[in-house]
Parts: sequence; C-alpha cells; structure tokens
Amino acid sequence: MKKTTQHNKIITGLDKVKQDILEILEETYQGTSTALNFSTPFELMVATILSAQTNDNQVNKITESLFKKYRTPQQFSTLQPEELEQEIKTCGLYKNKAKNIIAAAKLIQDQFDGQIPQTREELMLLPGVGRKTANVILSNAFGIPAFAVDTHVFRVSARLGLSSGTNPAVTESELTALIPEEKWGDAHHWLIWHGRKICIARKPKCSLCPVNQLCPSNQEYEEAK
DNA sequence: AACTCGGGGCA
DNA sequence: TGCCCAGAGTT
Repeated sequence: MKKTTQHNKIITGLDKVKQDILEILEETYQGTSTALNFSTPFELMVATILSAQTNDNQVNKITESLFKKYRTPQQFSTLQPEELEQEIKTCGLYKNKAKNIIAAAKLIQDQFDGQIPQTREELMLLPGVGRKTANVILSNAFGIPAFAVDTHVFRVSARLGLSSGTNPAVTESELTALIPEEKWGDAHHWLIWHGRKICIARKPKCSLCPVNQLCPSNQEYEEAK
C-alpha cells in the first residue's frame, strides 16, 4: 500500500504542474482569442475547410465577398469547380478545397435534407471535413463540447507534458479529461496562440516562454541550441 | 506511413 | 529565394 500512496503522490504532483502551466497560459494569453463568427454552420464549415494549411488572414480576406455571392449548400452545390477555384485561389490547396466544398454541399443536399449534420460521425462523412474540422463545427456552431486538435494544439500540449503526443484523437481525450469543460474554448486559444508565437514547430523560443521553468521539453531545446 | 495539394508569409 | 504552414484524402 505504501507503493500506492507514493504513486498517488507522484500523479498529484504532475497534475499540479499541469494546472500551473494552464494557469500561467491563461494569464498570458487572456484577451487574445478571436471568435469564429459566421451566420450559418455551413458558412463556418466552408471557412474551416478553407483554413487548412493556410494563414487565417487569407480566409478572412475572401469570406465576406464569397458569402455575399454564395451562402447555402444549394448554391455551392451547383457551382462548377473552376468557379469556386477562382474565388478561393489565394488560400492554397484550392483545387482540393473547391472540389471538397462542392461535394460536401451536394451531400448535405442529397443526404441531410439541406441541413449540416450535428454529429461528428456524420460531419466526417462530408468531403474535406476531418476530425479537427468536425470538432470546430460542433463546438462553434452547435455548442457541442469538442476539443479541436490541430497541429499547434497537438505539438504544444505534448511539449508541455499536457498530453502524450500519440495522435490527435488521443490528445483530444487527454485534454478533455485534464481541462474543465468551461475552459476548453479558452485553453484551445491559448495553446494555438502559444504555438504560433512562442512554441513554434522549429526552434521554439523557450527563452520567451512564460512556462519554460515548468516545461519538461525546455531543457532539451535549450541544449540543442 | 509517406505522399500530395499550393499560395502566402517570413527569414 | 527558399523553406514552412490553423488538414485531409489517397495509396
């Protein structure tokens, strides 16, 4: 039983570090979150598909004029790929995205009565919608709790020891268990913001990191310099 | 598990 | 000018 007690103490200590990290991130990045406001779930889906491997700026620049011309699944489903490609050319990967968006619109028309589905399983049937995009739609459009794990969330949470870094789905469940539901939205923004500004993929700026004293990966990056 | 799509941002 | 990137699909 002594072993069990000791084990519990170690787990508690680790959890304390995780909570400290999350608290510092919260203080550091408060007010930096940007709301995802689109008038319909379908528009959010289109914008989220467009944002893959692309700077948000590129998407924000075109969505207003794009949705002024086309808004509904019905309207997108009748587009020719070349028409949509022209509209979204500045977002990168545009041929795939155009094809997927049109196909998704058709599927919503044909199989979902023109309404975008509200379960992850059904959302992931839509071309161009993977687990991350499905979770973005669930949480932002329908208020259904779902932690969207993109590459930033995946990398940063793994480096900080908040997750195992096995794969995005595992990270999703680990963060879901670690962070209180009412803070998922904030935590998501902190991790992404931190990943963009400080904990970047190559040569992370550990000296500027507000949690570098608590981070299990800090030493390794400092030594690598 | 590796490859592909791709223009824009940034060193 | 070259390298990298807020994913998802295919093989």
